[in-house]
Amino acid sequence: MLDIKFIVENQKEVEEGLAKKGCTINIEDLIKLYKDINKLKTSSQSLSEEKNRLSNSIKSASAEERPEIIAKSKSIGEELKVQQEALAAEQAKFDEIMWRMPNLPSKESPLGPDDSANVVRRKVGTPRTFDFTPRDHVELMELNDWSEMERIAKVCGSRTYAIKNDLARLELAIHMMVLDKLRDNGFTVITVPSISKEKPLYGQGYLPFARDEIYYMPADDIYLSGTAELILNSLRADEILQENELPILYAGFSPCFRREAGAAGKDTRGLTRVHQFMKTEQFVICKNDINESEKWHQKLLAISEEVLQDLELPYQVLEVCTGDMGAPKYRQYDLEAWVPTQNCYRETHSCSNVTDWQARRTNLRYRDNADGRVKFAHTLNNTGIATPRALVPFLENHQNADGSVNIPLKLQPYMGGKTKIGKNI
RNA sequence: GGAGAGUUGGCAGAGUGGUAAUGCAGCGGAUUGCUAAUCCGUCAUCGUGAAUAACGAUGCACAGGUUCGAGUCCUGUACUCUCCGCCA
Repeated sequence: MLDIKFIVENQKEVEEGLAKKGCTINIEDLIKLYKDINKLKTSSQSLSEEKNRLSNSIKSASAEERPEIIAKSKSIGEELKVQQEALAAEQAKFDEIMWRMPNLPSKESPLGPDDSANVVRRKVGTPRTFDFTPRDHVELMELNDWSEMERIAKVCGSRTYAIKNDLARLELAIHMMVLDKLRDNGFTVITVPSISKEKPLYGQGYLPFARDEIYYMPADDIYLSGTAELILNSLRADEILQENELPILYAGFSPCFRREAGAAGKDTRGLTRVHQFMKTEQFVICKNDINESEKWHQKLLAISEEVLQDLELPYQVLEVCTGDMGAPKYRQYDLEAWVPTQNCYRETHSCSNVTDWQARRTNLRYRDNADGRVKFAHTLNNTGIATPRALVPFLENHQNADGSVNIPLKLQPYMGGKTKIGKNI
C-alpha cells in the first residue's frame, strides 16, 4: 500500500513507477476520488460539529428549550446519515484501488516487462564436470530407496512427495543447519502455523492479487499459508513498537502450501514444484529508512548465499526486473542453484525489500526516538531454505558414479558425522 | 463441544447515559542546576492548512441497534483467560 499523500504530491513519479511494474491504475482518477472524499469529509464533519454542540447543550437547557433542540439535532442527524453513507461508498471505492496498488520499484532495479529482463549480478562456484553420466534427482531417489513418489501420488494426488531413509533425515538436517545459522546471526527462531485468517493475506499482499494460488477451507473460513512470511508479517500487526525494539529478526519455520494453479505442466517431475513443502524463512522488521532496509536486504542476501556455499552448490544471483517482481516489492534478488541434468540454474531463494508497503497494510508502526513520531516500519523477507526443492540441486551436484551422494562438510554434524549417504553405504 | 469471566491510548489503569481521569514511557518546552529532579504541553486516525501552528471530526476488540447524546444499554461476531469434555 502506498501513502495517498505521497501519491498526490508525487503524481508523475508514481505513474512512472507503476508503469514499470506493468500496473494500469489511473492515478488521475484516484486523486480526484481522494479529493471528492475529502470534500465530503469536510462537510459531514461540520454537521457533526453542529450536532455535538446541540447535544451537549441539552443537559444545561431548560425544559421548554429542550424539544426544539432535540428536533433540530435529530434532523441534522438524518442529514448526516445520508452524507456518511455517501462517504462510505466513495471510501470503499478508494480503498479497493489502494489495496490493489503495487509498491514502487527501486531505481536500481533492471527495467523490463517479464523474467527475460532479469539480470545476473554474479555467479559463484563452478558447475561440476562429470566423468560419468549424472543421474537426475528422481533416478537417484529411486536407486537409493529414498522416495515413494508414485505411491504417494495415488494417495495424496499430483505434486506431492514422500521421501524416506537418509534423504528424509537430510531434509530436516538442512533446516536445522540453516536455523542455527540464522540464530547465530541474531534471528529469533520461531515455528508458526500453516493456517491463516484472511486478513494477513491482504497484509502480506497475496490478496487481492492471487486468490487462485491459495488453499481455502470454507468450513472454517481459513486459508493454508504459502509461507511463514505471511504469518510473521502480521505477527506484530497493529502494534506501535519502540524504535529500540528494532530491528526484529525472525527465522520462521513452517510447512507451506501452494495450489500452483498457474503452473500447469511446469516441473511436474520430482521435487521441484509440490503443493506442500517446508520452508525456513528470514523475516526482518526495521526502521523506515531506505538505507537501513537496503542494508538488511544485502545482509539477507549474504546469509542465503552463505547457505548455498555451505551446501557447496554453484549458484547465481539474479536481480529481478520491475515487471517480474511481485506487487509488494521494492527490490528483489533471486538465488538460483545449478541443476546439472537440466543444464541450468533453478530458483532456490527469493530475497525482497518491501519497504513500508506491507507495514501500511498491517498497520505495523514504531515510535521514532529522534522526533517521537509514529512511523510505518520497513519489512524484508528472504528464503532461508526451502525443501524439497533445494534437494534437487543438492542430490544432483553431490552424486557419485555409484549413485551415492556426498554430504558437504558443514552439513556433516547435522547428519551424525556421515560424509556420504546411499543404499550401499 | 459445554460453562463462566474478560477486551479502554506505547504500557498500566479509572470511568454504570452528558466533552475518555490518572500514573509510567516517549517527544517538545521551561526551570533548578549537574548526570538527576520539578512544572507545563504533547502523546492514535482523519479533515481544513505551508505547518510536527490552530481549529474541527473520529477513536474505548469488531459490526449493527436504541437514544438529542453510548466506553457505559441491547444484539451479533472475533479474540483472550479459567474450568469441564475430547485429543497428538
